[in-house]
Amino acid sequence: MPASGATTRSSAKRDALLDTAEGLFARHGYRAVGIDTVLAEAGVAKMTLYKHFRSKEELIAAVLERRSNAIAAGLAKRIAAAPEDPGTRLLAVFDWLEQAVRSPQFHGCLFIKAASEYPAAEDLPRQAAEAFKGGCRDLLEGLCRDLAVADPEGLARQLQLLFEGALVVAFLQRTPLAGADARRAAEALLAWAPRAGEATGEPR
Amino acid sequence: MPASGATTRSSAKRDALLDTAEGLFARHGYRAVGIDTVLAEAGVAKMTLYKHFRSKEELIAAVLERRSNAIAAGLAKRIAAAPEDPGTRLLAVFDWLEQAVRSPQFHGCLFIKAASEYPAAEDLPRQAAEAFKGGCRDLLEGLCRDLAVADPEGLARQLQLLFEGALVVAFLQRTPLAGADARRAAEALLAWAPRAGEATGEPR
DNA sequence: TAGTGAGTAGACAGAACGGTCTGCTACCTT
DNA sequence: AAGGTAGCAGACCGTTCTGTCTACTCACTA
Repeated sequence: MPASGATTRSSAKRDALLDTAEGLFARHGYRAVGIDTVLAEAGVAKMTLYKHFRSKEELIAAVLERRSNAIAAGLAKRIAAAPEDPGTRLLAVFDWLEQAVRSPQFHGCLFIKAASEYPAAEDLPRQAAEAFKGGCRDLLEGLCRDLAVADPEGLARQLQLLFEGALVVAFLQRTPLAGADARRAAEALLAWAPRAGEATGEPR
Repeated sequence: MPASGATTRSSAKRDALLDTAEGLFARHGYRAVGIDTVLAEAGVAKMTLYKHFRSKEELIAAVLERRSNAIAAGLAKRIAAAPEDPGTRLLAVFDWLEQAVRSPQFHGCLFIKAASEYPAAEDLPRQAAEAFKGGCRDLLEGLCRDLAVADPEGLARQLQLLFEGALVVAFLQRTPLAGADARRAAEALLAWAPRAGEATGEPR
């Protein structure tokens, strides 16, 4: 065995499993895809799967965990590449969104679907989804705080509605238009949002 | 047999099946609930189910169809009860939304979940979901057209993002806050939207 | 009163499910 | 050369799934 000692992390087979599972789950759903299908497409033996994951639910959770990290990295990169202006940085999130829903690999949000299929509070996929979406809200909240608006938390929650809505509409209507629509709406909300210190209520 | 001659429409057992199925599907998901579970809770024999519906997928489609009609009726009633003012009538949709996600019976949007679990274009549940969400967009579009804005279709699409986003966030975050947030954001988009005849771009 | 249609219970088929187990190979390190 | 480890194939278990079938019971009505 090379370098690493942990038995569970970073194996070629494990990665193949995660890759294949992610693709199949994204296209067909979680419960619709059996373990045997994943194994056949990944070219991996059943015992190998159960050496790396205790159950199908744990495999799903691992897929979501990995995807969550990848998305966080992609978003962070895009934000870092944006100019200093806080408004532009915030809109970079929606640029990322637009590109994400336009990709041919996009088949709806893995996390929303996971929570739909495993809705109980004790289900691992639901917990992963909740954590991820909570992280998205926190990210938006942080960006909004740099924005000198009166109610950054409220604005962040509104922006998240656009974000999630675009994911759903792009999936359901099969139109990538939703990405651009969300961006424009986000600009509008930003423009309309009361600045800090201003009186609440209709700003001009 | 009383009055009606059709064998498929309006039977007490059929309604019991739809009621039970809707509740179970909403709480646990479609594939997670077997027909035997539905039958047991509804107190109906298996053959009766298959006399009314050709398959489980058709049962799901019938549930969605009925729910779609109920929602359309609820929305129409709320809009009809609103004052003449087009803006207020449009916001009535978000009033309905707020009340819907606050209800204890709310467990996420049945249609989004259906499309998640049966994502293929030929699947009946997905078709029902697409039709329903298309109808929602058309409804919003009609209301936006009464509004004398420059781009009613675009505004309607933006509002739908808020609508779907609120459904998702309310489900995932288990917070009814999303309803009120969506309504406030909708007001903002309305206020910000360029009026017909005005030059496009930043108003004022 | 005879017949018809809706509904029932429950057995059944056939497949797919998640998960376990045994034994085997191949490789790498000591 | 020995031993440990990762992975393999594939049989296997019990359960659950959708959907079919038979044989029976009501209630109503012509």
